[in-house]
Amino acid sequence: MDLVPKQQQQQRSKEKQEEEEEMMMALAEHGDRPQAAAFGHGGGGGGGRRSEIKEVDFFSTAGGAARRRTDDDDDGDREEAAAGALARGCHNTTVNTALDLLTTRAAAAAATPAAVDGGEGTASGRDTEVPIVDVAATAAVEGELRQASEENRRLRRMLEELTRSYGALYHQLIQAQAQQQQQQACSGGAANPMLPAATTTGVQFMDHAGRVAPAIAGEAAPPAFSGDRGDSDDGSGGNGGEADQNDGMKTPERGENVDRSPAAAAEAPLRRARVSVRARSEAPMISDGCQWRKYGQKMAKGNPCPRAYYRCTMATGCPVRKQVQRCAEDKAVLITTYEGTHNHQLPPAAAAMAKTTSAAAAMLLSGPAVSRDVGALFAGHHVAAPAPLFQYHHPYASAMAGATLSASAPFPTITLDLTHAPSPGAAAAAAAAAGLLQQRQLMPPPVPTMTPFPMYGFTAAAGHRPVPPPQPPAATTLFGLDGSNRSALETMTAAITNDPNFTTVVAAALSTIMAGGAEPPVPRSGAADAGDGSNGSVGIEPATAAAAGARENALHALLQRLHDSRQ
DNA sequence: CGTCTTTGACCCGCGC
DNA sequence: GCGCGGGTCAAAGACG
Repeated sequence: MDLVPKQQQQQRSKEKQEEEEEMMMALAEHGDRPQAAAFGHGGGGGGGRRSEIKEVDFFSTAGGAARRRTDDDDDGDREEAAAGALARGCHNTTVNTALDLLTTRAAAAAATPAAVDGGEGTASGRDTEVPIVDVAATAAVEGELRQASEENRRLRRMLEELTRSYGALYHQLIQAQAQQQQQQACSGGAANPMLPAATTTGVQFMDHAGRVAPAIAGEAAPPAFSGDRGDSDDGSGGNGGEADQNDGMKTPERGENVDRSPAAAAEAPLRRARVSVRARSEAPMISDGCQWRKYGQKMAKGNPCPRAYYRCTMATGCPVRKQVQRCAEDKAVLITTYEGTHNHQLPPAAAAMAKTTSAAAAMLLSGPAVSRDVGALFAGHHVAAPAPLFQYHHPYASAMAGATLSASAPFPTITLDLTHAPSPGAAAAAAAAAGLLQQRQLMPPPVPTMTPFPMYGFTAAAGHRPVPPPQPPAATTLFGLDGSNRSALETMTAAITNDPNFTTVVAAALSTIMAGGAEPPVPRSGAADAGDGSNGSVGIEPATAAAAGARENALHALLQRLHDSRQ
């Protein structure tokens, strides 16, 4: 209805891009930067107050960077990554533009030529560097190495601990299932209230009240972003027609045409799943590459900061909405909650964000602990998060660097917390991420009823493809992960590459897994460690950038090696 | 003039 | 049934 023509938007955005680049340079060292991509303005098309809105872009570049690396083996996403590169005016196919790795590595090469041999060669580079420095420098390096080994040991311990907890939880789950089956056998099939849905249909979502939420007839849109759905989303195809039935912004609870068929009932809660992103930002809104129009604002109870409601205006009738609110406890933290699925193609920057949230939604929609009841089963053992959230170590949630699932929210909600400092939380998350990979090697195959197979919801979110039947865990690809889980991995990588320290820690954890306890091949640069405690996603200092680039290279080399070893 | 934000009113679900 | 809170609508105003 009020959609601004796309060409006009692009032209407008191009003009702004130049202005913003200056601002980006100024803000870069804080990790906060306005949207640089051509679609990045919140508030949409032409309003006069747009210029007042300052957004922080956590996703377009970082996510793109993550993809650029992880997609080397991933045909499915290569086009999108390439499109992102083109959109950013970058034609280099080997470097991470978001992290300025071209300049980063060039700077590293200029500073210490021997230290840059590409990929995992940074360790050897260090070796060649040592003989030419003085004794003090050697001692410093030795100290760093000791520190690194110490941290490596710590990580290993954490990893083992996570492995044990996961095993214990898994064992409890199996026991609970066995009990349920016994009870069913005894009572002639009466369902165990503890595991009502997940054990009968694989995964079935229950909403906040524990009931199956109503559905919109014919509306097949899943809850997550659908950034990588270009294969089927042609605007009119895909869910275009179906999603249009959701026009008028009728929410399911408000909507007419309620379809209460079992199939619709099973799908309905998926639609209401939400992905919440917590990010530290002074900007009033994070830039995710989409265009949004504010349609409401409310004072939420228990929070002095108002909650703003936005809807996507990139296409008519796009049902996606988001809420933006500052955290009551920490007003520097911006909480953005997404709901719905775009019924249009997304620009690369938005697709990056979409991937992130899709992966998060995939986590929410897959895995054993989806139902709040199953979550409650876990809650007694792994509660670590403050109420009302309970946080447990869902394998993929662990990989999401602080992702939490909310059982008390009105809708199934996954929270991606990007506010955590690199350590020790990041180290724990990194160890957990490593734990994910290790678990998949060590843990027995899950029982079919609880298998985290790709759910129809997410699959549909990824492009409304035909719904594949549940697949056994043996159907694995990259890292032994299926498509949705691979998205989770990409998200993990995005989170990792946002922080050089995090990268190092994860690389160390990964190397530990692969080498069976060997020292990590990733050197810990004192300069980077000491000087880059902040978000190092963009615009970092040359020395730090060099270290970050080297670390990212090392990480990806590790990932590659792991990939190869899995094949 | 077109588009956006603001803001009070309204609708709906839920708990008591 | 009533009140509360979340979410949305839509008229009015602001802005370029």
